[in-house]
Amino acid sequence: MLSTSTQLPDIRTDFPASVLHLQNATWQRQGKLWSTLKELCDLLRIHTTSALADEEFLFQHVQFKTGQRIHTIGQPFETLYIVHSGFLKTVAIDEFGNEQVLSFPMKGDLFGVDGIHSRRYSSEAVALSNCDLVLLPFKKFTALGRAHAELEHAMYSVMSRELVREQAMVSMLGGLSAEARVARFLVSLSERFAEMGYSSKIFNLRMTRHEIGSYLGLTLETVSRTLSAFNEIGFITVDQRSITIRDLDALTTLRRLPPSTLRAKQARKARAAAQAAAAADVPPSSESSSTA
Amino acid sequence: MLSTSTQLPDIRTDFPASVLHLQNATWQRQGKLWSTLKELCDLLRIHTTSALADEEFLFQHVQFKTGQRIHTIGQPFETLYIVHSGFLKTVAIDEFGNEQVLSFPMKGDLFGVDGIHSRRYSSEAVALSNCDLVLLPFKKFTALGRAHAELEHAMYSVMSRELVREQAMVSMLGGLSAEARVARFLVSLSERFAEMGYSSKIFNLRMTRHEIGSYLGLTLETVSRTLSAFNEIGFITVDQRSITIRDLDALTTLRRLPPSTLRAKQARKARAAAQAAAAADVPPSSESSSTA
DNA sequence: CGGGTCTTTGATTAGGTTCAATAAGAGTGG
DNA sequence: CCACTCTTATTGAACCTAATCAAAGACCCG
Repeated sequence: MLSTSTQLPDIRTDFPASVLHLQNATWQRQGKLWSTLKELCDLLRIHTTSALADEEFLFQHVQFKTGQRIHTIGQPFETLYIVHSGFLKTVAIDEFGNEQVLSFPMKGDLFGVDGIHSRRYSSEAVALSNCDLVLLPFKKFTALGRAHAELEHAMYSVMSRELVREQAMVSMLGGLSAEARVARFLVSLSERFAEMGYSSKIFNLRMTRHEIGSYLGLTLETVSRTLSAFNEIGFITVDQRSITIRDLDALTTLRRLPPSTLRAKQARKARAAAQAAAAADVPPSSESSSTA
Repeated sequence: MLSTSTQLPDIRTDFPASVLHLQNATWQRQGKLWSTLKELCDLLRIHTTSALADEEFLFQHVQFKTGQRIHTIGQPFETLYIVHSGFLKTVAIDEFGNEQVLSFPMKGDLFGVDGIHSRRYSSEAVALSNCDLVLLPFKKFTALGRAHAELEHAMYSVMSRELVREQAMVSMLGGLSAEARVARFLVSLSERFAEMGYSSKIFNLRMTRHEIGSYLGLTLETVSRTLSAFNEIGFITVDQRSITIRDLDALTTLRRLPPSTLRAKQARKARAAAQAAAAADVPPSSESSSTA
């Protein structure tokens, strides 16, 4: 339902390089072809001043069909990607072929950032639906930062946001039960859909149980069972890929099942110790006595 | 409780609050006080050209004692930190007080990056030993990037590196057994110590079992037991905080115990599907036919 | 319609957590 | 300097969550 606009008839594009197949004139019917800087910033949810409106440069779009690989691990890095429409997954593959889903980029998300450091992508990105992506060559990216100081900050900000997201992921994997993970996953999907202007209550999963499991550090069976359980309790209604959120609050509230005693104790201690040691430290701007 | 000599009423510098207590004269004996840009780059393992040698600006150092908090969650962000010496931990605390260790920064590591996005730190950093940190005010950071194009790239690179590290963390938490996690942890510590010029074979852990467990998504008991087990087998010798690596190779090789069939199958499938769909896609620079 | 993929559900097992008790250090104050 | 306390570490036993193994039903696409 979400990807209707991306539906493209029988256009055969078997061009090798992602950039190359753009040359084909027939592609131009589907999807957007160019975006202005302003449009790009809006997409990325960056607050811009009017100063950028005059920027002439246009950013090229590329279309990918379901299942196509946008980039692979080890491939030389030269561009970042921003999702204009569609759904993808990024996957890490360790030294012996074990896949791990790292994220599910969708509208407004940036990916490819992991390639900057080593000049090669360290993950692979695959389209889960037909996708329309904006190309953001890294050269352009840095040049823009230099040209517009406010943009530079925005770029660091976007990268920082990614980092925070990853940290949240680590927290989740490290501390939450299977149920809590699946619940959070559903909630965040719901929020994401809302942001994009779709229904936050009724939506279709674009990924398989297996992919969800990989993302959450669970097996596909556990994911399936947990969804069924939520269905039983009435938190959601689930039928294959279609999800209806029935009790968002319950899902949001669902915390670790295996919790409390030790964790709470430790938390208290740690704070006390830190405070004692840091006797004369930075006055915490907030949260000074939240250990009640 | 904060009533000690924290308040230095009249010293109004433009230094961040955390530096204030440094004004205390007794502190000035220990540690370096200022670093040049060149020194900073070396510390961060950034390859620089000579062009930077003339940069006059000096970066201030700050010392923290064991247990002191460098920054807390929610505190307004204004500076990044680079570890010159010492050991720290960064911790996330979720909505109900559960702590999760995110990293153990040590010499050459950058932290505080998570504050850029929301302009507030989203994690807290605590010194695990006496530390000497270089302050890198974010303003300076961006200004430097604008002044030296090569530095700008380096900065994106450092942030990208952090992101890759987090991704590796997610992979580990998502896919590895307790034994494998502890093994990898030891190996990476070993490597890290080697980089810093210490012994890679014999070292002391700077963190508690509990902190290791939190970092690895395990309980402190499991960490302790696993170390004991490694000790039994002869992979390491462990006595309290002191570790001796006896069979690095065994530790490095130790992969998931619960592996193979499903994962392998899935991996094959995924690749096949992707390749089929992407029939004529970007020619992978490497790994084109690694699925044998 | 048939083969392949994806999903659901059940039975069983095992890895890791939880609870509990002891020991070993580290710091403190009399 | 030693007793006392607090934190940290080790180890055991019972329990439980989630993984594994297995099988059948649902969906999709050619």
